[in-house]
Amino acid sequence: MIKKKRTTISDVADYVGVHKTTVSRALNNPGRISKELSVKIKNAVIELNYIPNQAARSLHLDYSNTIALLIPSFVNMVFDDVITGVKSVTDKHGYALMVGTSTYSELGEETIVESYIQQSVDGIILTSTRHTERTINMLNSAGLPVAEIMNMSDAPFDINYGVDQEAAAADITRYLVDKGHRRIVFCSLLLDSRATLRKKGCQRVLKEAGLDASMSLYSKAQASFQTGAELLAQVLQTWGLVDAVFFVSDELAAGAVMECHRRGLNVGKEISICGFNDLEMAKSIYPSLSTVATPRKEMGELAAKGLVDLIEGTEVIDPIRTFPYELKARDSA
Amino acid sequence: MIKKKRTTISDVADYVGVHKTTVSRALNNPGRISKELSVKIKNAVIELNYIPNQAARSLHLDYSNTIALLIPSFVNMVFDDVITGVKSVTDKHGYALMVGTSTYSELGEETIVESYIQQSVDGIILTSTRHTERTINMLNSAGLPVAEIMNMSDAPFDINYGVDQEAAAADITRYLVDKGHRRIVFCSLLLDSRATLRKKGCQRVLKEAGLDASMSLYSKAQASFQTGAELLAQVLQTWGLVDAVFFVSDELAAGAVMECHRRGLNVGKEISICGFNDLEMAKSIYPSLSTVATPRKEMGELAAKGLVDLIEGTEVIDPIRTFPYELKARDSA
DNA sequence: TTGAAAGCGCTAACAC
DNA sequence: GTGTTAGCGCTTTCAA
Repeated sequence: MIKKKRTTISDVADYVGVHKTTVSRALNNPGRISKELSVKIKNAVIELNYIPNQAARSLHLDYSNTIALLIPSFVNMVFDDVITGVKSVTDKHGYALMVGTSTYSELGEETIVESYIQQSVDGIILTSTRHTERTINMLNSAGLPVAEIMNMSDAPFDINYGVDQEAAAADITRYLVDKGHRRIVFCSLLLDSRATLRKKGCQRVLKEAGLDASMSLYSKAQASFQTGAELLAQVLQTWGLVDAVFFVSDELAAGAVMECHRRGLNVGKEISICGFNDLEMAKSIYPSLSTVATPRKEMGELAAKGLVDLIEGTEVIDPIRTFPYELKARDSA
Repeated sequence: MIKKKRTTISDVADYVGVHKTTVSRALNNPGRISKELSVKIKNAVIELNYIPNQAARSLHLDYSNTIALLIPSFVNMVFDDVITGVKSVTDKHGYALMVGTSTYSELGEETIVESYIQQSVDGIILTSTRHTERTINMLNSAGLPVAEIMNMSDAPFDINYGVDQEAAAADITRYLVDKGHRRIVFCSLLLDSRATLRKKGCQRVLKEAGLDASMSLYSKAQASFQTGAELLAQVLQTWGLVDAVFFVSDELAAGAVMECHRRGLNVGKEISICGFNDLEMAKSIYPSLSTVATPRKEMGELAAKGLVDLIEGTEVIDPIRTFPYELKARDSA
């Protein structure tokens, strides 16, 4: 591929017969340019397909009007709402949004954080609170505001909006216990920080109730209906018909519900299933899924807004804040 | 937020007591630097948390080692596979991946394409084949390779890998007709280019079979279980118990299946439902969903690989190619 | 093996 | 209202 040279501001200037400064002003500061020249320049820009070189721009300006959002994976519907929330705010305030994935690894996060800092993003939103030492160092010395969302962090950066994952898991477990369930299984994917906290909350309540807290199962696969179905099959095979299964995510729970259909098990009567996150489909599957709703969109919005404020020099009130969750008692449990 | 100044290559040079040229070389071209100096410099880089400024770098080099992928929306599982495929290739070849959304609008696409060109990305993958004139102009004069995937384009750029959407929809409709279904409804979201083609394929087959091709319903909402459930309710209300419903996406179809459960309708016997795309959950819901599988991951991989080749000056064989789809006959229809 | 100088494209400070 | 100049941080000749 032969690289055609891009049109530069000088090309436009030459074409119109003015100095490049004038072109720059016509584009960024049109007040100070004569009407007719301004029009001439703008026509030339269109005619020559001039697109400013952002690298040159941010090199000079020392900002890029870009906010970065780092999520563990695109293949996880939980983060859809976060993206939606963040994007609505960045759009509104004229920031470009860059979304990247850590592939659920602290080293993956490190790589992307480095790449974001290299690109001079103005702020970063992380959806994890566990980082490598180098990630922390880079972020601290990069001189840009950092927000962490989803969980509460032990050592937050500038902004931290999270949900008490352990308490939420405890609450839904207690809901199961109060319903009279005794043999309750905890099912998870490989334990990331959030899953670990949920497990802790679940097991604490089980122990407090004098129940067996040792029934738990993990899958190395990714969050999917299929994985949920497989986990349910494994539960039944291992412990027989238990009273209830708490899955750390709605995809898994939904897949388990489907597997129950397949086996002719009446979900909500013969066996109770609950999930976590309250994804869109949770209320729509049959039977509807009991789960815990977390304000992911709001956390995304507020984190983005907070970063914009910090970038633009405004103070952020309450930058470290625990957000409420809501138990959604539906038909599956 | 007071912006701390980032460590620059000159800071590192001063710290070690050499010229910045030497630092640059130690980092990018270590062969030409004495061993001990090299070590000293690398230690200083770590100590000072030096992260190269990508803007300055690409300003000089005129490339950024970045490939951009544009999808309509993050809230659509169809593109998860595309992202996965693209990312595996960009990772492998040392390119950063930027993912952005057009929010299903040609103007949205235009905005993001402009922003990508501004950022000097080295190549762009589009998941749509309809663009504004300005988008086309910008891409043509930007001097970077462009790939379009998912559909076949009438006027492709450098690479185009797609599935014949119309033929695929025709095939699954024919499958329904051959099963003996007579009253078949087409349900879609607002018609983007792919939905339009699928509708065409569906209606063509219905007409050829002498059936009523006028039963179709559209929702302005987004692809979701909920929307699918609502559409099914509307279908039943409008036409009573029809024989089959073809949804343009699996999310909708899955939501419709759930709504049937809710109403005590036996899916696959009393009413047939099919979807499109073969999302992961299609085979896992109950009853399993009949649908059409498209090689989205493969198209993403090959498009990314093709761009890398073009960027690096290798030829791409067969850059315009129609990919096969596969009818997945399962239990829902 | 290392240093000096030039320049990538852009904008802001300073002339006129 | 418009042009001149300098410099953002980096890499790459060219010289030493």
